[in-house]
Amino acid sequence: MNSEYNIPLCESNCIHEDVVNRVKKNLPDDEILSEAANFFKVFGDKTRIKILSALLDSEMCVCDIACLLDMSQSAISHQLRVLKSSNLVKNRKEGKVVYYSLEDEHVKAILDQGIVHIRHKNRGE
Amino acid sequence: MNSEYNIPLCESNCIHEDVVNRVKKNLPDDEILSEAANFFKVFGDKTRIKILSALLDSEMCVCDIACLLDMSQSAISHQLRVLKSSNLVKNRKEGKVVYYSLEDEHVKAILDQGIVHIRHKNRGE
DNA sequence: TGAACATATGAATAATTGTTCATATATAAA
DNA sequence: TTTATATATGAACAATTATTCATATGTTCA
Repeated sequence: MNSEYNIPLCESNCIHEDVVNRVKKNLPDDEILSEAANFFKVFGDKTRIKILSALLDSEMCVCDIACLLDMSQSAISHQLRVLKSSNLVKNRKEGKVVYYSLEDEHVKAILDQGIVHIRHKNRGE
Repeated sequence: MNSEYNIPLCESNCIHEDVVNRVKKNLPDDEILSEAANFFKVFGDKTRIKILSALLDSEMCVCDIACLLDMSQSAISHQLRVLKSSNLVKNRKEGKVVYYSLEDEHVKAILDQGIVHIRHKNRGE
C-alpha cells in the first residue's frame, strides 16, 4: 500500500486516531504476538492435533502413530519434529524404538478449549 | 503410502496393537479434531492474532485496524472475513463504517493460554 | 559382519494460504 | 445525481507448509 511515495499511512481521515493510539499502546509486543501465532499454528493442523490427542491417552512410538492415523512413517516423523521443536512433545529411546509423549502439561487445556469453542459454535447453529 | 498394492497398513509388526486399539477407541471423532485444527489455524496467523488482540481492547473499524497494523485495507478485510466465519468477531454498520468487535467471550482465554505457554517456554531457555 | 527394522531427514512436489490489485458495492455529502 | 469514501471481493500471484520419495542413521539379532 502507499507504494509510490511512502506517504504516512491512512491518508484518509476515516480514522479514529484516539482509539488507534490507545490500542497501539496496549497491544503486546510484536515479538510476543508472532510467537503466539506460531504456537497456535502448530495446533492448526489435523495431523498434529490427532497426534497430540493420541498422546493425551498414552505415549506411543512413531510406528504406532503412523498405524493409528493411517499415514506414512515419514509424514509422522516430520510432524513429530515440528511438535518437538515447539516443546509440545518429548521422546525417549528404547533400542531402536522411539516413544513420544506430551511434554507440556497444558496441551490438554488448550485442546479442550478448542473443543469447547466448537461445541459452543455448533450448538448455536 | 503402500501405493501399489493397497497392502494393509503397518505390515511390520513393530506395532503395539493393544495400545493402538485403545487409543483409537478413545480418540475423539475425526470431524471434531478437524474442526479443532481449523479453529486453531485461525489463531495461527500473525495478522489475525494482532487483530484479535486489538479488538480485546476496543471495537474498531476496518480502516482503524489497517492503520494500526500498517497493512492494506484489503488484506485486513479478507482476514476479518476469516475471523467472522469462525465466529470470533462480529460487526455492526454505522453509515459506511463497519465496526468489528470480539464475538466470543473466550478469545481472551485462548490468547492468554498461548502467551502463558510462550512465557513458560522462554523462561526455560 | 550382515540382514532386518525403526526412525530421521533432505529434496522435490503438491496443496494450502496470505496478500495484492483491480474493481464492485454501499453510503454520505456536495 | 455526481463525487468521495469505507468496505468487500474475485482472481492472480507469492509465500508457506505438508507429504512423498529416496535414502541415511542407528540398533538388534542372527
